Amino acid sequence: MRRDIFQAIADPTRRAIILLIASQAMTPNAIAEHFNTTRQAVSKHLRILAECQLVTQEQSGREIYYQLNGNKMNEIDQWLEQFKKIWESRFNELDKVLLTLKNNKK
Amino acid sequence: MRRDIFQAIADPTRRAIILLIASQAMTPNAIAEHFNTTRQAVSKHLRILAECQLVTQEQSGREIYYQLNGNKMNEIDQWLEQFKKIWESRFNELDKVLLTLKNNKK
DNA sequence: ACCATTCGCAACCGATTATTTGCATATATT
DNA sequence: AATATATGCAAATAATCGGTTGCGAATGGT
Repeated sequence: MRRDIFQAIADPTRRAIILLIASQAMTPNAIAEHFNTTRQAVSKHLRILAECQLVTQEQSGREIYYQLNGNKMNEIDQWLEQFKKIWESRFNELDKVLLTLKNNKK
Repeated sequence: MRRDIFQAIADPTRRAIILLIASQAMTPNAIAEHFNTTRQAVSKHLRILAECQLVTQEQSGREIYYQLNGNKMNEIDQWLEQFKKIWESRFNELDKVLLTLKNNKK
């Protein structure tokens, strides 16, 4: 399965789950109580989040606590930085053009 | 169709298109030449990107130049910031616990 | 006027997704 | 030992997605 973090955060429920467990590790049942879906639906979302290593599991008796792997979120940051770099250099090109026009004026 | 920016960047081809036109506005044909897909496939991606206002069109004769709306990318940033805020406050809570333990030791 | 080019739109198809339902397993509680 | 709880796994289904094909409209070149 080609699952990456960008696909993981594409779903609004998964984004909500991420924000929810960012502050505190939670069990599937506890998470499901915050949404209008069944436990199984949440469980599947958690499996997807686990597949791309956004969450890790920690068993405690019969309960499984899901906690966020914050480092993984950096991958989004990295892509954004890549974009910003290109985006800003675009304005630099524009600056060059303006500079050329300015010089031609002289 | 409930299309948001997170769903837009979920597809790797669309992310590549974003990076491609970040530096320079391009026509669908020119964009398609960079990928192994047909023009129509690229056109569909562009339509999705346009639906969530990530790109704007500018017609010039029979050509349509697609240019990136960089401001829209901030929405990703905003969500990331929201997460980081929660994530870091989590460590602050941990700090409090550690501080309490420290004080109890005395 | 004629033809090539650029492009959007709609229909279709195969693959994937999200969700529900049902069942099995393991752990608590009584 | 019997029951309740927490969870994962598998099958079924409806929706969605990415891609292709075919078509028509608008524009530009000859």
